Amino acid sequence: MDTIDRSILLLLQKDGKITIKEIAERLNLTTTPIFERVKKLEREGYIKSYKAILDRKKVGFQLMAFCNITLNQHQKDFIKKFEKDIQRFPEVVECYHVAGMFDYLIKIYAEDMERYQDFLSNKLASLENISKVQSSFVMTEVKDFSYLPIS
Amino acid sequence: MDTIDRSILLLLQKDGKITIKEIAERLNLTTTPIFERVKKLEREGYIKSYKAILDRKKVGFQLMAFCNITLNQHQKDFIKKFEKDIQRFPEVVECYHVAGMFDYLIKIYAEDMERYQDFLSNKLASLENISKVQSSFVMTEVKDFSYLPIS
DNA sequence: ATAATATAAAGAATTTTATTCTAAATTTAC
DNA sequence: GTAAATTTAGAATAAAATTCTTTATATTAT
Repeated sequence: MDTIDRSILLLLQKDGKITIKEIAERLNLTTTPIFERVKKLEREGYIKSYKAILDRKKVGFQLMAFCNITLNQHQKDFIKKFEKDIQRFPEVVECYHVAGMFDYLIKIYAEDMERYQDFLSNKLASLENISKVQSSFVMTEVKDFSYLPIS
Repeated sequence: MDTIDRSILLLLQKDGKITIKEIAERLNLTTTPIFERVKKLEREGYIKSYKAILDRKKVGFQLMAFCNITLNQHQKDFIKKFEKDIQRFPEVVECYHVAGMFDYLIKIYAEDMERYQDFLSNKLASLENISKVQSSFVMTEVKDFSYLPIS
């Protein structure tokens, strides 16, 4: 991992479709070294994957929300069970076990409020071991980088 | 937007590097219709961009945290000012204006705790208008899809 | 400091993929 | 049911990825 690799990563996370040729031109190299560096970065796991980033609203998810979840029981088995269950819900696009004022933070995508309510009432609430759920609805996405501030 | 388009989006958000040819094979079509559908989905904004997804820890960000932020003043000008300021910090990779128990939820990437503290004390705290900040540190990333549950 | 070695890059050649074009097929509207 | 519009197939072309060989650069040991 040197400066060139970092530059490559920076370019790729901004535009996953940038060509080897264009990276090469920007970094004043030929395609071969760039090609091999990219492959190495993929092989060694610096690049986990490539994805198309979709427009959430356009594909039908009008509603985005976060839930702060507090559990009743915190023993390992209960934790494992909860984590396994929560992953199954397609509405849950992210889930983090956190240290702070609550136990889990989850990000939810839903078509509309009705679907969100359905998720809360019929899916999330049906899990045992949940003590408290606190919802926050996203009004504005002020910043959504989805790329790391590599320098 | 028909079933074929949705299938294409599903494939592309799981693997942004999938070839037109392979999509075509999977959907029992030839490359031309797939090519044109993809271009249309890009043109019409269903696909916002393509990105390489990096391994956060491997590229040096050991620490991920969320902050719940409450403002003092909620008039439009204050809101705009805060949103403009918060976007400038490279540590802030996501920022949402939410309706709930607090005003903003931000996601932070930092090299380590020291850098995080530096962000909190010297950068975030220096903004006027902040009433309360509550940090949650991510211990485990239970789920991180970064793709939408298109059905 | 220099020679030997290892690593990285250049340049050309090849393979694969994306892109374009024309014609045929399918769907849609009336 | 027919005409128009849309979609797809198939072939041809252009561009990109990938491989290979040679050259240059950097690293290490002496």
